[in-house]
Amino acid sequence: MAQIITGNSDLIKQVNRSLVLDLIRQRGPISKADVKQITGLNFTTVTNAVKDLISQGLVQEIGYGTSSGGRRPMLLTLNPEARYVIGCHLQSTELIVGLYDLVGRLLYSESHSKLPADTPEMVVDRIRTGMYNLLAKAEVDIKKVEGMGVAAPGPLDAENGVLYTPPNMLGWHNVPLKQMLEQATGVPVFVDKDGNAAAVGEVWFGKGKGVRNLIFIIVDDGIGAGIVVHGQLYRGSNTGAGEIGHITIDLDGPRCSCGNYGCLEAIASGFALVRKAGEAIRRGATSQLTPHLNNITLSQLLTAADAGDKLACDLLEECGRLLGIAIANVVNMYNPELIVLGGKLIQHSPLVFHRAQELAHNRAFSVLAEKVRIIPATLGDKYLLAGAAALVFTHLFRGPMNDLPA
Amino acid sequence: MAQIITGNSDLIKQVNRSLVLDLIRQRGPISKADVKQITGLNFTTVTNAVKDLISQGLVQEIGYGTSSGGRRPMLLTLNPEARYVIGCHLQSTELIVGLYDLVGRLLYSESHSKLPADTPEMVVDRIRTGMYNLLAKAEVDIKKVEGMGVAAPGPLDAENGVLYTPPNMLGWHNVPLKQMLEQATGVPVFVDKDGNAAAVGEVWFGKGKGVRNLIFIIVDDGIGAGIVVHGQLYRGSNTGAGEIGHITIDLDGPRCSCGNYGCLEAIASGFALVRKAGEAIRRGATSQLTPHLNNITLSQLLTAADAGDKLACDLLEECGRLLGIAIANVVNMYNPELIVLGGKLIQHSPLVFHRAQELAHNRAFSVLAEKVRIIPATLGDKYLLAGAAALVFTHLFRGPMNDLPA
DNA sequence: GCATGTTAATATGGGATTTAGAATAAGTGG
DNA sequence: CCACTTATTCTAAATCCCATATTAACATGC
Repeated sequence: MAQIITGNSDLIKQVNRSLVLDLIRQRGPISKADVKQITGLNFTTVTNAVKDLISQGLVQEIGYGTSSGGRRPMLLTLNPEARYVIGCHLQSTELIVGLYDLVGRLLYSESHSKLPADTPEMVVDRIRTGMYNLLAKAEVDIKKVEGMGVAAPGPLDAENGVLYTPPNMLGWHNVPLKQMLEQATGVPVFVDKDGNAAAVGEVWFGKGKGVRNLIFIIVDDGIGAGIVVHGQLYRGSNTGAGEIGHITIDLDGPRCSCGNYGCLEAIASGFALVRKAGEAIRRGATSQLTPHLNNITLSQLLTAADAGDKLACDLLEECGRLLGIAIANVVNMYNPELIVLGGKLIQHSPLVFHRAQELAHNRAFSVLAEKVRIIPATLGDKYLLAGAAALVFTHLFRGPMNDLPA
Repeated sequence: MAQIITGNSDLIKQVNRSLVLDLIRQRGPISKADVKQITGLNFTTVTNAVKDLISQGLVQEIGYGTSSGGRRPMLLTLNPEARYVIGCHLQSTELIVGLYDLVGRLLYSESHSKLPADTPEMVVDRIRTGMYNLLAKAEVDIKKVEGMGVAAPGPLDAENGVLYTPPNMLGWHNVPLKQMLEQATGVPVFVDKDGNAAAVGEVWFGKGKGVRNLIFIIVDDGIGAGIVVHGQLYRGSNTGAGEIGHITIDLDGPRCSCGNYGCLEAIASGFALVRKAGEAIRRGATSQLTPHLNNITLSQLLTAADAGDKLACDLLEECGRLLGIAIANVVNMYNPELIVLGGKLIQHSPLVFHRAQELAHNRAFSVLAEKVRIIPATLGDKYLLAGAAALVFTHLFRGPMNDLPA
């Protein structure tokens, strides 16, 4: 039994406070009368809850609304400046820190270059100074920072915020990032893998609002996913759910870095495309990538495709096809309402997206395929930074009973 | 927002009552003092809750325990005869009805033959009379029946208890089974697909006790699964989660009944094995199945394998291998703590199970493969009947906050 | 401009439940 | 027989919600 929650007046209070707070957050300017109407709570209860929330600074009265035949209602909204949230997107070569207000607006962000050889201590220090820079710029007191969310490359232990062996970070093994950052900054830190952050971000700020079953698939150098079921982030038993890069699509496919054969990541990821391009050229294919044969990059490949390079286009199309089949598998297993695709390959190549979408719809079990929507990520290039921030919002707004996005 | 739960004294009461009830259920004979200790509730609260539960007949005092240095504790248990539950396993050719007491013991069961051409009305009537037979035999008043759980073949709508188009049931389309049965019997009915029932049964009565993330895979004529995540049954957006029979394993595989190519069900199900056996014999393979060429059954194939028939053994081994690869995919996507395999192929062929187990462990992403346990079903041949009953137990024992199996 | 009705918000008293702490009951061990 | 421990019951106080009455502010029609 994870955590026994007993019923007492405190629980009631928490339940109702968070219910009211979340309603004010979601339904924008709203009167107490409407809150009473929607929740079914007694007016006195609503009044007391709102009084509490106002005294905590979370909610503010913004003036009277229009009358509908009687006394004008006092409208309530979230106070955007009541609390702030730090988002942090950690990659092997870049580090972005952003400051969000309570309604999820990005106020400032800073990008720091990062070398694979940088130590955890150096990175933590850079995040700390980045955070203080942002706070200074926005003139925000650190006391108003509700927490920091970190989107990091997996595999990791989300509960304890420990990075196991992030790719391309030399010497990083079992780094207790959460603990280090909390010590360095003094604010609560929530670490999760990038796929999960992206999923939560989409549910919180994007087209996933109100969606209870959603999967976010990141197609980048590698392939990973974040999964939301029953309106909550699903991490599996060891933060390993969503390793869709390593599902077998092709029984006789090439060997993958994980040791198996025919994994999705081995045939449809950014890395795989680059490898395939090199192989094709060596086999004699003509392509504008030929001069770069020994160090083709994904960006070059995408650029070549934009310019109509046949090899690049074929590779992307095939990538989309394989992705589509994998997505069909995901649909058959999870029967989600929404699948969101993100990552460099999706963002820069409509071809990949459309092919994947088409094949997923064709190949998934028809009843399920009809219902699922498959869309590209809606939060632009900072989707992982927003997702990192959303990790904190989830904790801030969740009560014992209201089931919230992720 | 699905259902707004507000906090009031009634919620408190429900939370604590169900917490105490569930504790008594799980920890067997237990004293109020221990309940207080474990839950952290006040003694008065525990006393009142227990008083309520006793007056409802759900809990009974069974005498004093041994002293540990002070007054002897009065021990509490569930009253097995307080309520009863009907389980019903519906298949195209057979119908089993069983009567379970509150602690999950099967008191009586009846098997009825069923023809594919039987109408829903006939089946409902047979279930009704079956139920009354059982109640008469056990001398149980129908008022004590908490509900009926039905494990049925998918696809179906579990919420409304509607069977869409169950295989091999002629003329069954959108049958509102829940509604029909509730009208016929007067007790609450919970319909779910067989995979889900099996999963819940395993969590409730089998090796899945206390497991929060589990997947039950049924390998029979077809292949399906039931999924438990966060300790709750996961049905997906349209009761379609767990259609693992239709995930693509082999890009260039044979056509499946669903219209795609290389689905697991098309290459590793009972139906597929029978088809493959016929094909192999026609191609000239020698086998003791040859005389039955035009109507080979799965049982014959399994018997042949037991007798050492090379073709049958090879087919089963290949089946296990393919299953193992599919299971590895499931592990990579769900990262469950436990995978349970059931169904005719698993129950009758250790070869299939062991091969599948081995390959799944070899092919899944290593971090996840190390943690997952893969075991055969533990509830014998009535696992689906038990699962059907468990569907009701879930409703009976779940409170607003205690997260229970399924 | 005033009476009437409507909507929003506040104030008051009552009820349900938990909690804390004292009191009681029933043991153990020396 | 006494000191100590454990289990249980009893009583009073606290907290929170709810129902109802009341006040406040506005719209509308005459």
